[in-house]
Amino acid sequence: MIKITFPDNSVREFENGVNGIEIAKNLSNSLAREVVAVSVNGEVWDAARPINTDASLILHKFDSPEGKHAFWHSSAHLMAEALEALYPGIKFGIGPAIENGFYYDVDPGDGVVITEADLPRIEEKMVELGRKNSPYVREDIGKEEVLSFFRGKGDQYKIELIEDLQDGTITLYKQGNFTDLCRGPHVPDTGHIKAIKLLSVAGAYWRGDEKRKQLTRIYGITFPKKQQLDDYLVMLEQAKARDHRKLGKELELFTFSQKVGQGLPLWLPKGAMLRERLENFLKKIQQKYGYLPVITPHIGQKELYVTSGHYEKYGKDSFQPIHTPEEGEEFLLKPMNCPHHCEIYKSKPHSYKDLPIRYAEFGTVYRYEMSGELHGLTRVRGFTQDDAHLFCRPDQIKEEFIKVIEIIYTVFKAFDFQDFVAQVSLRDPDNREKYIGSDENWEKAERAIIEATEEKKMKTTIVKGEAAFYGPKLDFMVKDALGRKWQLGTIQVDYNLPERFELEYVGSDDQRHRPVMIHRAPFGSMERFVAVLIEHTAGKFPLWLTPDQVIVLPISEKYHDYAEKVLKFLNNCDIRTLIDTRNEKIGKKIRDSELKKIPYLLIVGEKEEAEGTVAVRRQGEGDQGAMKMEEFRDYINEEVHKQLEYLN
RNA sequence: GCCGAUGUAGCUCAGUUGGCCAGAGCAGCUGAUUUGUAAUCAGCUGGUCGGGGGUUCGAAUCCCUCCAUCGGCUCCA
Repeated sequence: MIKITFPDNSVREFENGVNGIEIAKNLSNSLAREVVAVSVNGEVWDAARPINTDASLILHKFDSPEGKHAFWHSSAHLMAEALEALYPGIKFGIGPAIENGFYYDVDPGDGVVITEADLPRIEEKMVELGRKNSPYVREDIGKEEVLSFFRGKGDQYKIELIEDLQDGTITLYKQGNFTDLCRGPHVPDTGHIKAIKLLSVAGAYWRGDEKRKQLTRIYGITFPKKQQLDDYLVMLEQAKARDHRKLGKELELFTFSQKVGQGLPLWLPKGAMLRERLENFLKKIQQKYGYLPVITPHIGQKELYVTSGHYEKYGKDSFQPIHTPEEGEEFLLKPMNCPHHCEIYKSKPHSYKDLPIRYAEFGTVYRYEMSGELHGLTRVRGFTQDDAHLFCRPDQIKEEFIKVIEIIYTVFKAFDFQDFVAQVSLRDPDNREKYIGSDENWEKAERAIIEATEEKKMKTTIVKGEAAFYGPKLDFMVKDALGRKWQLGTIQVDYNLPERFELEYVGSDDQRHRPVMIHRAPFGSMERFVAVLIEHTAGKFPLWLTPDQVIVLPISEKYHDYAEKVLKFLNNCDIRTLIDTRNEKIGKKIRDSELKKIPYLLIVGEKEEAEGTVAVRRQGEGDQGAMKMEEFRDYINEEVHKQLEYLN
């Protein structure tokens, strides 16, 4: 007998070799049907794997992360089985569970192409195989034996994977006619997988290496119940309706032109107004925090980027230099603002007493992004950073970091971004030669960042090896409507540029010292921020109210004078209005189609209203009741400035 | 850049065994209506069917090529 400890600390005895399903059955039959995996002493196992020692046990249903992982991983195997049945000789790469569903990378063989049109057929096969309730059987086998199995199949990808594994026993999982190299765990049998939807096919390089063969990646998602799948698909549809590319077009915020070029957004009037407001909002905050505005040109001499080191690193993968006709000069479109700002710093000597110096610029930069990578406003070739560079003493890093975090928090709070991830990126401790700057400085900077985040009580994920070559950084990521993560705010420490540009300040010791540079952008870029903002609010916030917000409508000729009074009053309140009098005596007749675009309608003279009041209707929402003119002014101001209040 | 898909009026889309002057709804314009907030009525305008080349008596439809968009991979100073 063995002792099993449950999450509530209760302990029960079972036969040696009992498995998770049997234990669940002991508790309830319905539970046993739903259990897809178990945690045994903290390790996730197959629910059907025998337990031979005393253990703590957690039963996982589909609704737990562990359960989903096992479920989707098993689904990947089921899809592989279906693929092998439909495409004899198909080779398999890897097929993991992902955040939403799973994929499998496959090589269908030369000349064979799997497209989205084939997905329904594969789905059907999966359903058919699923119905067989084939158990997922775990086997531990010696490495040589496994290798010979896959050699027999001719599956070079699996062979490569196995060869990289340590010697000893390797686990295989088998269900129906399909055997796969796999660590597990898996659901008990294929019958659990009832609702299946294959979503898309895409190319993916073997082992993520651009130089190696491109496999076909098939994405799918599955659920234990049909209803869950239907709900998921509805959710996907709704997310698509919030896509900033769709809303941006509908709301007339921005557009693209094939003639202008891909990845080069054109901001339409409403979009430009929105963007201006965002810029003013941030400028005000920055003023409070002691930033100084600067303006720099869109191009710079090649020499500038040779100095900064960017030419060497990115020169070939950038827009190529611009040549002047007579003097043979070479200029580059600026891919970042920092080198220009460094030269501003250098324009005069600095004392330690002057620091920190904070130069801010909404700087438009151009980067050559590979054509396949462009995406709406989130990934473009020309964009405007809400950039600033802080030049400070090493001992000021932490304090400056904290202040920038405060600014980013102010921005995120103003726009109600609560669901973000803050990632601290440090250098890879095993690979120090990749990074520039002394160990001492790195340690100081990394410590400063971590202390700053702790002081602000931030939840962060710390990732080693993700730092830029010139310094550690802190990034703020927000998800878009479809769950794709985008980096918005960023704060980066830089030891490289001060060195390369030989920036200096005179310290209290009368010696020359090197300042530390901090790059930061709370929005990230105006383009990306607007994109995420659109999706976050589903396009519904009043920052882009049209110039004409209100229509004033006298119910009859008798009220024309009254309507004119209302109009005058509103115009004095800086509320843009139109008047519709039907007979064009004092106003312009308004067509129905025009009318629909104006958010508010004020009806004056309805019989129940006394002099001085208006009946307010709001587009799409109906009656707001009767108000005095002053009340209406306050009402609309509150409405329009609901979010702008933050901005003022 | 790579793999796959897509590209018809401002927008959303019909239009496949190649065949008469290429269609609809919405938007726009004109007129009527005066009903007042999720679709009033009538008429009109609007398309090099992404660009170029080819096959054919004949191409939106088949082939080649380029461009752009979408889903991913890779990349992201």
